[in-house]
Amino acid sequence: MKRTHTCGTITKEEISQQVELIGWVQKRRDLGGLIFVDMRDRTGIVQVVFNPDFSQEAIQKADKLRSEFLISVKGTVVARDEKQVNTSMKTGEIEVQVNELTVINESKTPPFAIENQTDVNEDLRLKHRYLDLRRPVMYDTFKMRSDITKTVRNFLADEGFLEVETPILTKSTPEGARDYLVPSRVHEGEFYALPQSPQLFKQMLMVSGFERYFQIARCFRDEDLRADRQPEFTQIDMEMSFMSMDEIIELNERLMKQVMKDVKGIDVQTPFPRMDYQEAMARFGSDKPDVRFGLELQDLQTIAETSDFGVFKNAVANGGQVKGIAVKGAAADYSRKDIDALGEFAGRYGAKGLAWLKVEEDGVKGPIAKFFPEQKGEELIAAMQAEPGDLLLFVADQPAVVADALGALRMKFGKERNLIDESKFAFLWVVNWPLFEYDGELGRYFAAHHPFTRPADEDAALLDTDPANVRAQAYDLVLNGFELGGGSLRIYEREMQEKMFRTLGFSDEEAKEQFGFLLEAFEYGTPPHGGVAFGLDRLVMLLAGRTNLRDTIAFPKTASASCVLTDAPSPVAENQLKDLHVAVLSQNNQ
RNA sequence: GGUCCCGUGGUGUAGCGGUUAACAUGCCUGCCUGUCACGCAGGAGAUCGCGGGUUCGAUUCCCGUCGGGACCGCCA
Repeated sequence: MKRTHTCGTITKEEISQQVELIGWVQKRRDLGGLIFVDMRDRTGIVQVVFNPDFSQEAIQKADKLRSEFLISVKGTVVARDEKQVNTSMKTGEIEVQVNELTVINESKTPPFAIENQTDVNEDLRLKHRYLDLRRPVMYDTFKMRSDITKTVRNFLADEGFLEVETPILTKSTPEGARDYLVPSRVHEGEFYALPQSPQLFKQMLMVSGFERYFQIARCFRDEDLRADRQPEFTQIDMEMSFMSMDEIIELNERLMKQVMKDVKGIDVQTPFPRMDYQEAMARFGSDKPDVRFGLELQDLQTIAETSDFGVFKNAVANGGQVKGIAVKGAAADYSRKDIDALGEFAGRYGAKGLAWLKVEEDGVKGPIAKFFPEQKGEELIAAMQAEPGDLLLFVADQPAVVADALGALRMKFGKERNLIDESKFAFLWVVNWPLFEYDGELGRYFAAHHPFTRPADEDAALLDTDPANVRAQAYDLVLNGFELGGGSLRIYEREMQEKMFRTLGFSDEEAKEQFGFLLEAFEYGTPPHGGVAFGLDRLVMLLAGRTNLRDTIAFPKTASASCVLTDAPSPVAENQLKDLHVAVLSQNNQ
């Protein structure tokens, strides 16, 4: 099967040439004695013309053409008359006069039109994913994904990184996400886990002296899904020895700069800004702030303390916070009912209420305005950096609730009121993370990043006495409010790693059973090392301007983790289960 | 585990306690030599996701269930 050109790439240069094309019928316009067909391949669309003057036989065959038939044509490239030029088409200045048509394969009428602009339900698209992926916008996304990995591979190879594959069948570990398990046939009652990340293997490779490792690695986490979360996803995974945090960050900035240059043609400024975790939470109510717009959280502790408003005063007295956001010029746009809805929205994040005021020329108005008369009102307006016409929203609660609720409201307004410059790519490192989070319910500490993260040198002594205030040598890269990835320097001494496990509530026996191989490896001249992992799917999503991770994965899962194309997961034969020593407990007899 | 939204010809939507279930597009047939959202004329196509309940009567109201989506929890 041969073709001389591709559909989308024919130009005026080819005028009067004989060409052979292969493509799918995008559209047939039958004018009776004259038939136009738009032919599509992955490069684009070109109009071919059937006319009895060129070939009686070809136009007769063309009468039978329908959408998505695969055809090949031989013909002559000609310039269109000036009046017939289609300026909205890349190939709109030319067309192909067909003198030979071959139908390579017919097509049923597709369940939906193969067009960029589509409004069909996503499950129908997923059921016919092979057709959905024919849409040019989908092809472009996967082309971009491929371009990104190509740049990453080239860049890291040039930097002396070795691409190494790590196991997919591996060991289940405690903590972290739920594992996908694979029953062992050979070892009755035992299970492999699919990796949540190659974390321990890449550290082993550092022990091995590989110095610089990377992998485009598939990872699996059996947790509930979101628009930006899939059960299997891909990480750009790296680990390197003998490098400081600054050096690792600098290298990754150059990597991202190169990706942006190659894929988007954009020169991004390096170094990327860095922000402390505490500052991100305080100003933006998020550990992954979208810094493309303001609307920052304002701290009202001083005002709350001296306020007559019990809710504010008590919140601070009980160790909580009072913060607010001033939505510019929004006072007139939100009715009482709208604000009630905002309160409900804030409630999802644990806020017990959402106090509000509207700023007018002569002070604040609203249900709690009586607590902020004259001078107090002025102070509040000043603290909120507000002006007449603004809508003020306040949350008084524990710090985590204040941050979550106001952070979410900030993002909601950012989108709703078009405060975000969508053309911007705002990279940001979030640094100085806490090493631990305390779970009050379980009464124990959890690793904020993971248990292999190195504490800040100056905080190491606090591991025994005051874990909550130990900072980690960890860093997250944030792009436009999405966590692109994160990493850390690692612990490389057995003793410190054991201390870490103890702080996390592992007995020495448990630590040995789960991570003995790591502890042992650390006894053989382990180099200082650190690394990072980026979510490739999210990176593609952001660079391709999509809002949904499924559009960046060729064959994704639905929100309930099933594949509507293949119908996975599905029941298996009884003898398969028997081989695996597995029995299914039905819901009824559990 | 929880909250919310959606499910009606192939597709996208409208609709209503009693309808001939509407519209657009697609599909089929005929006409048409400069279309590109081609045009014109005609036609076919729907057990209103599934099960139960209320009712004289349910696509419509209620409950359940299945499927899809968004979010909270969860995601070291």
